[in-house]
Amino acid sequence: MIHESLFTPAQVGRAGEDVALQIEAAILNEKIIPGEGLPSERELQVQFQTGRGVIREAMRALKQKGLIEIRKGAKGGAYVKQIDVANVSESLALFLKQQHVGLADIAEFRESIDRTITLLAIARADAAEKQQLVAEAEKLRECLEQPEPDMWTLGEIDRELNIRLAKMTGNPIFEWIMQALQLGFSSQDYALYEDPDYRQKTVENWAETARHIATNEPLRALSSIGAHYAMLQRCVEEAGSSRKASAQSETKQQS
Amino acid sequence: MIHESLFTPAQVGRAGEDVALQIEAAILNEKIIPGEGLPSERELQVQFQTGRGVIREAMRALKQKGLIEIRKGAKGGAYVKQIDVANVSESLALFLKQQHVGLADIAEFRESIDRTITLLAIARADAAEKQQLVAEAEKLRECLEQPEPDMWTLGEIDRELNIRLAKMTGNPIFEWIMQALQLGFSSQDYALYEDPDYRQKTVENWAETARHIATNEPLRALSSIGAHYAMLQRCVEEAGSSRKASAQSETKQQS
DNA sequence: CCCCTAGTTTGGTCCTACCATTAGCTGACA
DNA sequence: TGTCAGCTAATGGTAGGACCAAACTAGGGG
Repeated sequence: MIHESLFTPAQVGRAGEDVALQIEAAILNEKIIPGEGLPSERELQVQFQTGRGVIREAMRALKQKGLIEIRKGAKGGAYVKQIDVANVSESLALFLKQQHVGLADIAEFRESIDRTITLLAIARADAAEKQQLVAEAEKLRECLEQPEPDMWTLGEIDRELNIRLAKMTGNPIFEWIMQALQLGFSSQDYALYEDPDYRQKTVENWAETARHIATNEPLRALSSIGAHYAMLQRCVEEAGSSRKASAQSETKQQS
Repeated sequence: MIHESLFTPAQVGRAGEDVALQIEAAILNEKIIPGEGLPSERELQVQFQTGRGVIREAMRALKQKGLIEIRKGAKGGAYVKQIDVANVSESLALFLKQQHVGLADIAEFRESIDRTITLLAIARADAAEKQQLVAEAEKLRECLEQPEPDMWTLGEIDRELNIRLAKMTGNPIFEWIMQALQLGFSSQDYALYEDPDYRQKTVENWAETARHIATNEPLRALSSIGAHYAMLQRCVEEAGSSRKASAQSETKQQS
């Protein structure tokens, strides 16, 4: 539990900020460990010598940052938690939405990340992991050949394939970046999956890429990835010109 | 100004979340344009049929997300603003801090991004931009040769060089990612700059890389970058083994 | 021994009052 | 007439109290 003198009374004017900063510092310096919790709001109110509203606003800010989780009822209160990568993703997605980022720029960035990840995965992952990747890519193909291909399941497996490949680099940052990208642009991805031509080619491309990774052929793997993104670009251009104008304007409005 | 019926009364239980979500949706759908503002807290209190504390907590959350900025006094209130990339950076930095990410992983990621950016910059930037890059790298070298090299200025120019190079890709995402990385790991970067050997070699490496970019020699440029990160890795290893233990433990504690 | 109810803790909401800051206006003075 | 000090109103920031709802705890009854 928390020692009594961990926090000092808040200053006037920016009391809310002050409280939030003090608690945040305590968390980041590991004065408070993830898992167990802060005093109750009424107790903090006394420690900081401030009103309860100030404490509540600080808590809301910390919760928004992903630093704490709040539970109601007895034994409730604020509990320090591990920040989830979803917080970063949400922040990133919000930013990209408001900046009107085009799909082309996003695709280019994803392609560059994919290439790097693929090379690292080939160099570092062991044979078993590579075989698992091939197996999952095959599962994706089987899933498509079902009489009623479930769009959501397809997207989910595609997502898992990307994450699995990123994990194989051995560097967690790539996995996180990939998760952030997936979460941030899931809407666009799903929209593309509506196109049956894109579906078919993507699935086959995944199987091909996985095979080349498993057989340690980096150049062929990169070639597959390049083909995939070239195909994606064609689909985007087609969608932008031929599809109904409402979808286009909506994309413009939201991205 | 805001239409009267934009918001609907908040539900009980999670009124704060509800209010925040409604306003966030209004902002993202561009029902409210960046630059001009929401009604006052007391007005929103009426529109949402809720207490003022709820409104304030929602505002705090939106402010934390970077969606609004709050001004005091008459004509004050919440004004919608363009999300700054610094918000994403802060979120990312917080996450990486709590995950105990090692410098080696970060460096590897940065190296991969640097390579991609360099290739794109060589392919797309015009000669004038490349010449400016060379000039700025020269400025960095001059700055180092001063009798009293200002550490902060050096770091600042280094940062600007990275941003400038990222801009030259023509894809804003690379610029943002670079900014996020810079802001997120500035502390580690500055610590490395304390080493005079690292300083010297980094500055020379920048000049070399810029020259190769200006003369459109991608392979040589990549080679320079590779050399830089190999050198960085040596410095990190040395610092980890020979430097005083307190710095090491502090790094462990904070990263 | 198990289940169910009452009590206690704690976050969630509402309200009211007051303070601090700021923009805009008003009026006196040069 | 122009300018600037001072006043006023609008608005966010803080304080404190009261009550509700949810959730854990313990004690009593089956």
